[in-house]
Amino acid sequence: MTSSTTSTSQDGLIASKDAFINHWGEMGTSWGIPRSMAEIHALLFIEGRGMCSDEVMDRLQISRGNVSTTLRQLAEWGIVTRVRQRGDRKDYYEAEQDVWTLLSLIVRARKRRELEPLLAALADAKRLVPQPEADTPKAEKQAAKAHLKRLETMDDALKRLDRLSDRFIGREGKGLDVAVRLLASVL
Amino acid sequence: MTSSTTSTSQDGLIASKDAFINHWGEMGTSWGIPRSMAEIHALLFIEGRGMCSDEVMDRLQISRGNVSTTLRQLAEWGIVTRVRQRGDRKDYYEAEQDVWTLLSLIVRARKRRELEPLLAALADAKRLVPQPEADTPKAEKQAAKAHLKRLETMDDALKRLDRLSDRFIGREGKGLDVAVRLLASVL
DNA sequence: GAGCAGTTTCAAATAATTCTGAAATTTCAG
DNA sequence: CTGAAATTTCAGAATTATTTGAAACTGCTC
Repeated sequence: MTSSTTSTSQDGLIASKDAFINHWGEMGTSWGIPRSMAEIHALLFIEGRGMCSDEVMDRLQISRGNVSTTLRQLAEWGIVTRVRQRGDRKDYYEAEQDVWTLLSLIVRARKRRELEPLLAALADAKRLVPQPEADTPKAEKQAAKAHLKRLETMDDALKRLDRLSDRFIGREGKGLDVAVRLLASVL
Repeated sequence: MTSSTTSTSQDGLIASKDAFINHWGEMGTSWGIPRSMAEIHALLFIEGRGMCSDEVMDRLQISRGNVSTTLRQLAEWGIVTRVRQRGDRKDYYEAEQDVWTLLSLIVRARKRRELEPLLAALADAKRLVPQPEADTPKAEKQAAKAHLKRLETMDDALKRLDRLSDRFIGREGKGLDVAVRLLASVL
């Protein structure tokens, strides 16, 4: 009997890992993250060791191209680290193991990709609001004013979130942990 | 010249609204929210008044079915409120105007739909971890232990976020505002 | 209870995203 | 330099998600 057919506690372990990977992938899709990306991340996180692309491919049944692209992207976001081993040409990847650091990295990536462009867009929208002229009817002036106020309210709120995330993203990922503990004790 | 062809400051106002709607829709898609849902919400928010489904359809060029379904869903989440007017059979909808309340409502909806199922899944994954038996090899025991620790770390972090969100979701939507101000002053 | 205004439903069409896999490219040891 | 190993790229395929639109339904008014 080879190890691959031996029934041991490993079976349960694998089942548990698979459950985690599946659900993490599921959650990913509802947050706009491709299933395979979330699954790859989940695998690296739950294995807690460096893995090469072939191992990821085999385990998750994902194509080489997809694995390559996804791993590079995760590395770009800092969620996963590329590690090279002496005398081995392959790249190995390992996932950030500290959950708060992980969440901080995710926040950072999304902030850059999404919050910042939205703030720029809001600035544009504000610029498009017409200046009232001498002959502008009163009703139009009021409408423009009310509209501008809505844009500014939204802008202020998002900017506040932006600045806030800057702060707890800063300190080596521990900021989020601190923030959560603080809020839990005060609120 | 009818009002529909009169060129006034209204044009700029409409352009600004459209810009907001377009970008809000764009942002929605990268967060796993259908573009048309985000657009409908943006329209109601930025108009700041009750609108009926025909008006939404015409303005955004979205099909009747889609508008109906989406409006109902937004109302379910509490982001939008259905309003009926005397002597008018039509339903009107208006969007929550307070940004922090809005964000709280979004957090609440996503928490229910996504965080809670994930917590349940983590509990399942924990249950699947094999109990060590007397004859379990040492290496397997260690692997199971390390794996369980990872699951628990993740579980703890998410549960903390869960409890935290409960708190600032509570206080009539003002909790988020308070939390953000507090953190900004302390962190 | 007939007719109508308004709404909902949902199968099918469309659109958008994700994934694959083979070819091109890079890397590196010898 | 040569060639095997590893990685990357990207056009097209496959899959998923979203949207449409027409029919069914609801409930009001006369």
